[in-house]
Parts: sequence; structure tokens; C-alpha cells
Amino acid sequence: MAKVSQSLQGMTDIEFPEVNIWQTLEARAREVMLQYDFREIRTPIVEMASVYLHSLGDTSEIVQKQMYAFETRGGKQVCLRPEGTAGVMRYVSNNQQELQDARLYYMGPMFRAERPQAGRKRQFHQLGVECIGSTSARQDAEVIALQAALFKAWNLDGVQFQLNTRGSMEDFSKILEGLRSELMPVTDDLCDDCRHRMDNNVLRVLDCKNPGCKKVVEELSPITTWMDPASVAYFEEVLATLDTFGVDYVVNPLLVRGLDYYQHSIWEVTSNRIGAQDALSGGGRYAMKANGKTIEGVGFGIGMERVLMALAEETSKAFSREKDPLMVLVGQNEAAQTANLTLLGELRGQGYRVRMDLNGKSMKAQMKGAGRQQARWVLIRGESELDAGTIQLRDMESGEQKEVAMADLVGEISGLV
RNA sequence: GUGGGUGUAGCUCAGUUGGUUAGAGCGUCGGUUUGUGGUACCGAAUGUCGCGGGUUCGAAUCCCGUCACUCACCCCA
Repeated sequence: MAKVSQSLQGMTDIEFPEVNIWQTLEARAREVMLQYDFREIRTPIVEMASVYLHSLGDTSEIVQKQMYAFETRGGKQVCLRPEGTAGVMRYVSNNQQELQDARLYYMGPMFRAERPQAGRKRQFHQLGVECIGSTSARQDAEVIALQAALFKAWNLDGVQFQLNTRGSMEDFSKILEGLRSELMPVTDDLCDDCRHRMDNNVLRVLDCKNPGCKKVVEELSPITTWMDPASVAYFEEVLATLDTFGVDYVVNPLLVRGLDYYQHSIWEVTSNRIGAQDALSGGGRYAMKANGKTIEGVGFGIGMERVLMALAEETSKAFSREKDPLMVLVGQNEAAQTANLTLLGELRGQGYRVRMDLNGKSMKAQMKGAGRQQARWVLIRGESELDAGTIQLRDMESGEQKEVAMADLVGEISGLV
């Protein structure tokens, strides 16, 4: 039996000091979003299951076996969102007039019932961007540049942008057909999985890791062979614009993305220092049906847990540091502690980060506590200070301590902070 | 969903071929003349040995189940 107090498999508490890293990443992300003029959208975590069923593709594993789906008491089929795009499309389709050219971003938890491993939780967090309306190749490039700007703002190095194109929706059936016809004669050289993929997901054969399959794939024509020249030109314009923006990338003709709604540009960002689950981010241009309308856009999702893992150790340390220094009030006796309560309120009213012991601990214990809480300064009062109307101001780093008049305290502190 | 590893005090772990009251370090708490942290010294507390069942005179140790963590496959962010 599991303890009731245990958290669910693959669902973890994000606690101090790590939570500070999250806050820093989020704060910096919001700044970048503002620069690119994207606005936040917060959609519900629970949606009708139908929001995902058709949009993600019926063969995708996410829909087939990873969704946290359940029936409400009213008999509705609902689920915890496994990704962010479909919910945003649901929102956009309901407000299409006002949102013809929406530039949106979201941050929040997503849920997939997979077996947890390094970089894979059942509740995980994505930062996503959806840019709706524009069908310009330059728009794809701007969104990719936005993503590069995020990574830069996070001091994230050792990442690689891999790009590819899937062509237009019209090209798609020709590509599948072309691939199948080239693979048919060599079916025997493929692994079991890939033989299945021949029927329901041919593109996936391209990124199979099986050595035998890799060999077969090397001999295949590039998928651009079956695309309309306009699709190829579209992709070339994306690349040219990226060059203009100064974004580094490599073109990977074998890159495939898992979800069905993608067309034209697709990309993935990988890191070389986070283990097998090395994709930090994936994105692309898409056309998705929602409420009977087709919405076109371009966007990406970033796995925040993976970003945290990919941060250099020094960066993590810097991002987890508390911004404001802490002051602790210490009182030698009851009278001093009561007086400190008043001071506590006053200092907080002026915006300082300050705390004191409320449990009647000894002065030594209070000092020890201040040390453990990494207080930058400690303000100490006892009988003699109360009589004299003064307070001891101790610098916990240098160990220096001086007595200042209560009237001068605020001025003294503002000089320090 | 498949496979491997792991689960002993708050943390990191030790625990000999199953054998008496289960250990260490760190941390926590208290003390070193009652008003001062981070160093030193002294002392103290803390474990249903993940959970349940089985084998045995006897299980932290062996077996089964289960839950969780972890890594890989798969999938994806």
C-alpha cells in the first residue's frame, strides 16, 4: 500500500531553493515576451477530451495512451491537458474576430501518463508560444528568433536548433506516398516498429534509431523531392530570415515531429547535457481545426524541467539566489521582543525583507537561527539598548557591530541596502 | 507500456555467510558562568530498515507481491 502522504508517481514538489530558479526563468521569459510583444493567455488545465482527440492526430501516443482522461459526474469526457497548443486553439477559435493575429504565450503544467525518467515527469511544465494568423515565412523565423532570445536570457548554452520542413498539407500525402514506394522494396531491412510505421506513421521511420533502419533511411530521397517548389522556397525564406536575425541552426532533413498538426517549418532544440530526453523544445507551423474552423499559426513548447537540467551549475546557483538581503531582529528579553514586533512592522512597511523569532527562543538560538537563515544584518536589542533608545546593527558577513540610535536606524539601513 | 538498478534516522550512507538492545558522518536540539551566529569542545533526541505477505527457532539481510525513486527503451517538451 502506498502511504497517503506520498505524492503520485512522476509528480513532484518544486521547493526552495529550486523554486527560485523557476521564478527567475519565468521573470526573464516575461521580459522577452514583452520585447517581442506577445501576451500571456491562461487557459484551463482541464479541457474536453475532444479538444485533443482530433487535433493531435489519432495515431499519436499522447492521445492513444498518455492522457489523464476521466468522465465528470455530468457524463462529460474531459482530460488534463497533455500539451498547450490545442487549448489555445480552442480559445482562439471562440474569439476569432478579435484574435486574427494573436501573439500569445503560456506557462503551466501539462500531464502525460508516461513512465518517468530523467527529464520526463507526469506533471511537467511548458512555456509555449502561439503566433496566430500570419502565413509568412518571416513569421516562422521571428518565432524561432524569439525562442533563441529566451535561451539567451536564460544563459543557456550548449543548445542546438535543428530545423526541417514537412511541406504543405497538400504535399503531405505525396510525401507519404513517395516514402512508402521507396521503402516497400526494402521492408525486410526495417525493424518491427518501422514496419508498423509504414502503414500509420511513415515519417517516423526517418528518425528511427535502429542501425538497420538508419542505413535504409540514408538511401532514401530527401522528402523535399515530393514537395511543391513553393514549399521548398518557403523553407528557404525561413532560413534566410534566420540568418538575418543572426540565429544559429542546422538543417536536419530527417527531423520529424510527433504531432499531426504541423506543416512547413518544424524544429527542435536539443541539449547535449541532459541525458536521453534531450529535446528542450519543439515547435513548428501548424494548421489546426477547432470548432469547425481551421486556424493557422506557428509556435513552440519548451520543457521547463529540461531547461533547468540543462542550465550550467553556476547559472542555476545565480538564479536561485534571493534578491533582497535579509534582516533579522533579535531581542534579549520579553520587553525587547515586544518592541521588536513594532519595529518588524515598520521595516516591512518600508519594503525591507525582515523577520524575527516568535517562539521565545534564547538569544543564542535567535542568533544561530539568523545565521542559518543567511541573514545579511541582525538588529539586536536588550535592556541597555531599550533604556538608551538604541539598537545594535550587526553585519553578519564581517562580524562588525555598531550601536545606532533608533532615530537614525532607517537612514543607516538605507545606506546599506 | 517493456526492461535494469535502488528503497535503513531530517540528509548521505554502512550493516559482514539470516543471530541478541540497528550504526556512522552531516544536520537538529541543549550546554561550555545566565546579552551575540557561522570555528572548537561536551551532551541529547530521532528509525513500524518503503509497505504487505511468506520461509525460519530467529529476517534490514532470503522469497513473492505492492508502492515509490532512478536509468534506458518507447515517446516527446
